[in-house]
Amino acid sequence: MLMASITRNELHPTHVSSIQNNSTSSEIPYGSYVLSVTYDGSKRTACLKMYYPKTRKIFLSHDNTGHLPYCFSNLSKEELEKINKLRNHPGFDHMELSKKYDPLMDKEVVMTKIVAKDPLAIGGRYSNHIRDIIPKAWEANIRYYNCYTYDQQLFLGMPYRVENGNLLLAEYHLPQDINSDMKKLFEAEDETFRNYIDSWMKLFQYPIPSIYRVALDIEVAQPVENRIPDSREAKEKIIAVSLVDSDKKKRVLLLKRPSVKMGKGDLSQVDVEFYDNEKELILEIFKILNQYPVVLTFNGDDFDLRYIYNRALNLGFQRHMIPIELQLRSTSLKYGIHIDLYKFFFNKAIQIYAFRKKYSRLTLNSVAKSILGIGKIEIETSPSRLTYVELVNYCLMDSELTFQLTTFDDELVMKLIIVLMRISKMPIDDLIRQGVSSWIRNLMYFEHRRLNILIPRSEDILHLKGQTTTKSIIKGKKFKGAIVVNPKPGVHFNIAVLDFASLYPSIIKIYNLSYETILCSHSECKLNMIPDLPYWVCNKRKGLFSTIIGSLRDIRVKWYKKKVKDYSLTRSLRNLYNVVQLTLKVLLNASYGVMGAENFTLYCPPLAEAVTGIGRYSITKTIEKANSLGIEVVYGDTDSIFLKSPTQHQIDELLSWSEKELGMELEIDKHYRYSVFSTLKKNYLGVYDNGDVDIKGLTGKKRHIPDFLKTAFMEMISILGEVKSPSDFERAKIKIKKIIRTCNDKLKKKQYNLSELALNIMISKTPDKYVKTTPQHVKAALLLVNAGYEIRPGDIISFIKTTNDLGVKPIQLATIREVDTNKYRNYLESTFEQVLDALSMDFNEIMGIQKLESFFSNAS
DNA sequence: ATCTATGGCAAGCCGA
DNA sequence: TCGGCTTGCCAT
Repeated sequence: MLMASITRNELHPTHVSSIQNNSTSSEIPYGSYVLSVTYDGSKRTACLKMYYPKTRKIFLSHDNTGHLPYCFSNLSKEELEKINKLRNHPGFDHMELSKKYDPLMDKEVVMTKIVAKDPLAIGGRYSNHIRDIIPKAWEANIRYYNCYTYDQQLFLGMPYRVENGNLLLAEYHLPQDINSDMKKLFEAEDETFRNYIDSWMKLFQYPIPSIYRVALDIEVAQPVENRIPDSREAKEKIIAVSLVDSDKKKRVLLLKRPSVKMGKGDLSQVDVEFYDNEKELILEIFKILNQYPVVLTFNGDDFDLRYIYNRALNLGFQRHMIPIELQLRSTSLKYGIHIDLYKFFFNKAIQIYAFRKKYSRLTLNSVAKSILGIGKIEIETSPSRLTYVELVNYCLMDSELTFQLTTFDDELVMKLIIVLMRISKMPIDDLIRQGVSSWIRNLMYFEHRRLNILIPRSEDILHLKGQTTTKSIIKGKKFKGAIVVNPKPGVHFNIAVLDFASLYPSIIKIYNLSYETILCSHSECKLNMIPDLPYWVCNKRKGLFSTIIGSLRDIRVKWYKKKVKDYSLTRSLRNLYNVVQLTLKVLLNASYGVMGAENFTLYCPPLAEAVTGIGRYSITKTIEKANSLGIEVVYGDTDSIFLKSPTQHQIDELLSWSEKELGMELEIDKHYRYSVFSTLKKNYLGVYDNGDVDIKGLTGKKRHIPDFLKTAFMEMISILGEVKSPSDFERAKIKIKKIIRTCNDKLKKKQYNLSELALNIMISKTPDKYVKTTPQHVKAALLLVNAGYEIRPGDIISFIKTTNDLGVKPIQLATIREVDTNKYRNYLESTFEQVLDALSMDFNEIMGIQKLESFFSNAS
């Protein structure tokens, strides 16, 4: 409905036509990429933002979404009667009957569509009327309309062209070699599956445009230090704005202030502009915001753009003059698109799967440092006290880093965003601000609509499929998860680690798992049981979820992952393939999780349970098989097993057994020269053949422990990396002893400074919200609050263990004299013991010998 | 108008 | 003093 109603004449850029000076045509040109669709619910209009790479402009189309209907499934005769009487209602236009497939019942249902004359009638008195006469049906489908691809199947992030006033997806054919690859790889699959493969490939292989964009950062006068300016009040002046764009143009706009000195330094790389008053400065910002299709910020939703908006209001601007729109939690632009990179990098799935947890703190500085390797300039005072030159450099650094976050690795982040748009069918604005569950929900809804399948309500799924039957090991969880094998403590040489290539998605594919196929309504299927669980799976119909996740998995594992390693391809092509591979990884890893999340609209507990259940079954069987082949399994977790000195033949046997018996691809993931296990699960260390060391779960690596411990621990690690054979251990052990001793010595002599001693723990709520207990970092945070600091959720509290009665003090308030050396010695002990144990070394013994030695050295 | 899941460890809090 | 519970961080 949305797209069909767009005609040539309606495609006019509205209030921004003046700034599109080089485009006289009002139609959307061939190859314009759809970046965003937003709906204004109250006005029943949609705003389409399309980007045309050639002119680097955005085209806006404000489109009437027309007569939004209500759809109800399976109304009774009486209800239909009542609706017929509605025909006299002034809001009523017409009624249509159509058919949809109900996946839960596996049958066709009749849909009743009621269309209102006046779109505004919906949500008003007319809708109340409908609710009154068909209360049951009212619940049916309202959620149906909240999706961005209503009715028309619009591909976000894809190029369109205009033909006869309609938007059409630009044609694109897969290259012949890819086509034949696909044919070869998937010839065993059925037609539906192959069709999915084909359409995914098209989505991923379409060209990805480079988007013209600017990064923006503002500085605000700061009368009180340690106090973050409030973007809601916007009381202080905006003193500087920095901009970095795709043309590498750097600009800094400065507010003239009488007391500020110019200062010294080189500014030849920057265009610096002075403004006599703030209003002019803000006008210039507005001009810029209307000039770029994409504006990047780091935390602009909450700060920069919000501040500019409110500041503008304070200075007497009218709302319609401001090219910014405030939402509750986000800030958008009237012309272009605002990407708040903070929100994107905040996304857990992105952090873990796309960036392998490279950054541990969510500040521009930390993210930039760990991803780009560049840090920010630290300033001692508030920006207000800087000279102009200092201010320019300081402010510019922020937007430069922000910009670079989207350019490193051949524009990895921008490409990631576009590929995600294409899979999830979501506009940028929402995509970067919402979590992975929304992405998957949207993707699933899109497929339902495309195939004319009724989107079920959560209540219906829950009612039909029921709750879980297994008990979790951890208290308070909903169902049983994965198996972790008890490790065999000690040092093991020659370890091969095998794992299943994306275990859970494989299970979803192979066992045909989907909310509609598990516990399906056919009695014949009840024999098709899932191992060790009281659930059966349909063998009459292919599950939608299963096909979608399965095809995505196969594409990633069988094609993209392989192509990334194909060095005959160009670097940029491999890079592109890597982007797709990463994107799929993010989605696939979340695919099982969402099914077990209450908030997910297709929440289906037995499904999630079946996935982990089959997972447990698979790894258990594999371990049994390994043992029967005479291989010793030293450890295993969820989808991996660690084998001690297996022969190539044994491995081959195991791999082919898995392929044949389980239908799953078991692979060699990595090989350790040796590994060190303690008695603890999820705690080990593995040394690769090249000497690199994998550290898993050990305390010495965790984010919150003091730096002095981390450094000492890493010293030990590098020594372990040098060990090549059992005989090397003796020398290594001596070196390790030395490390621990010197560390202890330095502790005693108080040679570490406060920042090396500080524990760094994130506070996840505001301090007053901790009611059940008051952990130490919260105690420290409260001291900070008393001292006038502002503490927000997500802040990292750095504190020292001290001898005062609280036991802690924040680093800002502590002195070296108060340090509780005993406590730190205990940390030293527990951190190292995890490894020492396995090396059959003893911490106290090391310390004991130390006493003797120092006795001798003192005596001599 | 949102926030994938469970398993496991260390440390500390706090009531019994 | 003990043990259950809370918190944060990590593995998969």
